[in-house]
Amino acid sequence: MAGPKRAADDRFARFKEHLRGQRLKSTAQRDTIAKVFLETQRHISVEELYQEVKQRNPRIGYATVYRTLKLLTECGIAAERHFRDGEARYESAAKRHHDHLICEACGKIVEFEEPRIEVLQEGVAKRLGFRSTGHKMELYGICRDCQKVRQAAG
Amino acid sequence: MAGPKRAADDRFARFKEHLRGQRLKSTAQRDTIAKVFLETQRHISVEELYQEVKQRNPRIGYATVYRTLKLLTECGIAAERHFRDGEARYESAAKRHHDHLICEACGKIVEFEEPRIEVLQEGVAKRLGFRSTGHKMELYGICRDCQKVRQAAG
DNA sequence: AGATTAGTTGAAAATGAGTTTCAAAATCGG
DNA sequence: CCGATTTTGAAACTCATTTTCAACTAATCT
Repeated sequence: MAGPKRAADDRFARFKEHLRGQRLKSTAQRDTIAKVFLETQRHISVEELYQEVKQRNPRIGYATVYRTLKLLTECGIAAERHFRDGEARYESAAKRHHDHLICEACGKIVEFEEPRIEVLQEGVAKRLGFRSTGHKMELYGICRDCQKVRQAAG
Repeated sequence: MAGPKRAADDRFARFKEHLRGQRLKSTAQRDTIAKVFLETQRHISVEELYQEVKQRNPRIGYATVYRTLKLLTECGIAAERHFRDGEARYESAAKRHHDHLICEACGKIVEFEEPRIEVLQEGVAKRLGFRSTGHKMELYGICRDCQKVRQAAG
């Protein structure tokens, strides 16, 4: 198996190349932040990433985490998302296009693909005279686990 | 014809009832803000509403506009929307369910309904074990007018 | 109508996510 | 190792929105 570890290594190398290509410097802080980001599978918030990064190097500041996430986004490794809670979350950009389904009770984020929706979205844009450039779609609901909890509590 | 004026009157009355029902007070400020909001058809931002309100009563403060929009939202007359530009916009909640298509060049906001998308969204939620509670969908693109401008400029 | 009570107002301060500033520190090409 | 250039962390700053608070006003009571 290729494994997620290998994939993370590849992307880390891509990050380093991006830095070199832009004549930016490789620093211990950037390396740490990028590695921690690449190890997580979650839709991680800046605060969460900052907390994890601090465990490896408590001297890294909040601003550096923001700056490095921006770099990771620029070179196509991270993708910024904005859900309802107001703070940006970052996910791996190495995935195929997908949208999100979010549990309003526990915050769980599930990814899904539904090409039939995409087709209809394109149709709507075209009908209204728009050249489509993208979309944002989030479904909200209560996940199976939280439905159970509610029943148990009720 | 019933006309949009009559509809606005009805909703204004509903607002006043809501205030009475909650033992809140009717004030000249609230009346002005509600009326200005009800007269506009746009997806209006707080800043825009504040500017229009100021023309009728320059002593009304920003905070009161925010507070009154919250009241209008609570009683189901206004609906809060968050598009990409970062500031909240409010639209009339009296409309049927719809989603938005937004021009990335000029900011124009077009409403649309596409029940076939809604059906597919419900299907996605159900398949993944969620009880659906809502969704957020925005399509982004370049509108016909802005496509022309680009051609002319290019 | 006047007094009382409780909600409301506007200005300014506070908040919270995110960005910028700046002096000190670190990187990297030579 | 030098030195030009970039980066860092802390603190200051944005920007949208919310909260605070003393003065004010609407609704209620007499």
